[in-house]
Amino acid sequence: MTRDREATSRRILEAARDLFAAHGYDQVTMRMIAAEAGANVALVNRYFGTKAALFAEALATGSTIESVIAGDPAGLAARLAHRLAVRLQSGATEPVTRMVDRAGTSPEIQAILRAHVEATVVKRIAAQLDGPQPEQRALLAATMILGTGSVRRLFGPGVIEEVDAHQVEERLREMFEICLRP
Amino acid sequence: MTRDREATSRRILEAARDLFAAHGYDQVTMRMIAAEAGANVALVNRYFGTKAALFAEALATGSTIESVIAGDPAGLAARLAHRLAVRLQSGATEPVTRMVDRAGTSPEIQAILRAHVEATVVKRIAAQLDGPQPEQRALLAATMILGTGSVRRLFGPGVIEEVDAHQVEERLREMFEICLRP
DNA sequence: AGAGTTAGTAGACGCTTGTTTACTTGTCAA
DNA sequence: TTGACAAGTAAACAAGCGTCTACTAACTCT
Repeated sequence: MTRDREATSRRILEAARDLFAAHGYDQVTMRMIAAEAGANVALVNRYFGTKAALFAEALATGSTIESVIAGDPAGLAARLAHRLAVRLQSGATEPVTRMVDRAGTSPEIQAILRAHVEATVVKRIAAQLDGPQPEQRALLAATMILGTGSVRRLFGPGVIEEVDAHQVEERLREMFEICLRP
Repeated sequence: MTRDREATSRRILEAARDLFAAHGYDQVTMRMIAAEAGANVALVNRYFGTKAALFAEALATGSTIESVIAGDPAGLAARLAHRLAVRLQSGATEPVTRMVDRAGTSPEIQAILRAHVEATVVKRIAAQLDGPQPEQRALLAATMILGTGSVRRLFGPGVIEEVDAHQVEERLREMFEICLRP
């Protein structure tokens, strides 16, 4: 057994991210995380403090939605629509997105989540928009993004047939155009 | 103390509905429900079996979304948009809707929830639609409905200023038109 | 009026949770 | 080589959970 604090805490963080994404905050126990990381339970608390703090750190590990939002504002609606269509069709989404979908209902977790969504989605989309009240329109876009997550969580991936995926994507794109336009 | 089984079990069911709506499935305990209803904890189990069964029954108590969906198909998008705009603006929504928003992440509860959303929202909207693949379009509408719930849960009611409410409503209506049209 | 049924109660059971404490063991500098 | 510090471990802690059992008391029917 090599004793490497950095490697161990990284394994713990990755295990937490994957498990939170797969099962949701409430369903994952500290012991599950420790087992998945091949570490002792006490280390999880030692390195990350509390379960909620660990959740917050796991949430902060690289999300790629930012790269979808960044880029030419003119193509923003199309990029978001594509992302959501893929999300509805296949199960292959990034862990952080699934974490948001499946996060728990406790006030503490809600606050962590709200801060994350506000900073990485709403603010960034709003920054791309011209015209009055960009935050309000960004919030409508967030409605669709979060709604896709809910539908996926409830009905599972593959709820949309592969054949119709591009049709759905086109519809989503038009909806995004409407909620983002000045 | 009057001994009235029917009245007591109704108080329990109402207490469960209100508490689940306010705090979410995981955050509500059987003891909280019993206290709110002014009944003994053992009665909750005796009358409803398990916590999950109680949740399912509470979910089944009258939802008014059905009345919003029912009616002239031509005005469906407008009615849904109005409902969602009100939901984003004020905190006054029906308990059942908030229950769906705040439900937990356990597989059992997810299944209960999925069945409810499918039966009361997706199927009913789909039944109003002409053209091919009505379920797919109804699912997109469900995306917006559930997304509104997520945004409201995260950012709280009143996230949309009263002044802009009708503007948001108009935008939502157009989005519904797009996802519902053949 | 008394027996039987049933609503309501108190308390405990068994289990799981997040977290902490006291201890052991490996690693590296002096 | 040895001593100190840090990484890792085992076990327990206290609290909370859903659920169940044994009991009390009120209402109903004959």
